[in-house]
Amino acid sequence: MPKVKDEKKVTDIHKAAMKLLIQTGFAGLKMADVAKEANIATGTLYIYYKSKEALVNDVYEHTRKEMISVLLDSKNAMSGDFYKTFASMWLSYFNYCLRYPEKMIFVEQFVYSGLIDPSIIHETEKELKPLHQFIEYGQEKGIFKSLDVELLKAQMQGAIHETIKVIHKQQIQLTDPQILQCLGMSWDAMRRTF
Amino acid sequence: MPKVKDEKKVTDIHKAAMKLLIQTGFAGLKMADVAKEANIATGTLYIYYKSKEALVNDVYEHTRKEMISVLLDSKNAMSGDFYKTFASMWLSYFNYCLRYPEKMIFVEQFVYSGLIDPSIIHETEKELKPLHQFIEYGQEKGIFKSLDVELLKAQMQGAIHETIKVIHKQQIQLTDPQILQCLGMSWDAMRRTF
DNA sequence: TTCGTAAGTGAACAATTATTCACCAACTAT
DNA sequence: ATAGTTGGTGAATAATTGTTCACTTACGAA
Repeated sequence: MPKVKDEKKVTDIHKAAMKLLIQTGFAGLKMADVAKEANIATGTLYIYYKSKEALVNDVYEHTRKEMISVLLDSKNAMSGDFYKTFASMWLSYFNYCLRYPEKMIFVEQFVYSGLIDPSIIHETEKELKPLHQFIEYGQEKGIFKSLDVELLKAQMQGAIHETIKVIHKQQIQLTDPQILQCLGMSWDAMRRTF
Repeated sequence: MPKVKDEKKVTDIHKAAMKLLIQTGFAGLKMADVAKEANIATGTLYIYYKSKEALVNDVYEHTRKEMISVLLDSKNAMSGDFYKTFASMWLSYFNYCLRYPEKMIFVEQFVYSGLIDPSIIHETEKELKPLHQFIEYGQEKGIFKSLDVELLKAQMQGAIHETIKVIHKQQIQLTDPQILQCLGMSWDAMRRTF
């Protein structure tokens, strides 16, 4: 048997590519730079990936799945009280984005880059169905405002992402009470008013 | 006197560059493609701009100024009632983004691209001071929640941008009442609760 | 009408960068 | 031990693409 592929390298490559991707975007990404950042030779990249495109798609796919499972796992772990479930989802997603802002920024940019395979868009929608249903459930219960679920989702997700980006850009340090206030804003935005 | 530069060409170039920029980002933008999209020769671009970088920076600078003035002009036009002023600003910004989603998407991506001159970031902050003060005024009056103004701004701007992006991506057609409901969500998010 | 000037052109050139490849190194089964 | 197989290397190659330039065209002043 031969020398065997090193799984750690895949992680290193992902990390390196992500770091550079958010600085430069797909077209600005240089394979030589990825290799240098991951401490391997340029040619080695082509043992793990057929092309630059394949590399970036794998990074995207991997990150996308991770983000979706962060969102849904905390929903499944929690049951009973509607607000608690909402808060649990919101917080785990927010904290994940706070810990890995590069990942969030990368995924967000990639989604609107036009490089994405339409089948992946469809796949994402299917995987986010539970979130969609959760929001609809909140509407049926009269807790959330009645309007297109996409608009409610956009309100929540947009606010979270932009908040993380501001924090990341301006190097702000958030306290726990501040995080809860942000959660409160999302909740107030979506909550039905009388 | 010689043949004279055509002002319309500058607009054409901006339009073309913007369209391609949001598809590809700075590094993916090809001067030949911009020229083709603007129906001019590649070389002509270099009569109007010294380099690709200069072109993109001009597009950014132009668009940034336009967006800021949309935001602030409607604020200045309105006076008196706090909510009305807020609604007026919110609506004119939202409608502008709705009409020119490419511009909004481009500016948003460019801000986080790392290509931007730090002095421009500083300039933008200075120009957005009135908005900042408006929000602080709302806080002093006890209308808005008391937390870091950046977080309130992020909440509003993030939600607007994400909403526009969803609409643009999914080709949703918004009715006026739906737009007002989105405004309502921003207002509820920022409003102090008792 | 003619001349001078600057815009406009697009093929050629120069730089940049993805990908390949001839070679080396590590590992394992025999 | 060693032969055979696959990972790993980085300089060489092939593409791609920003920029230039020799030339043409349009315009306005004289």
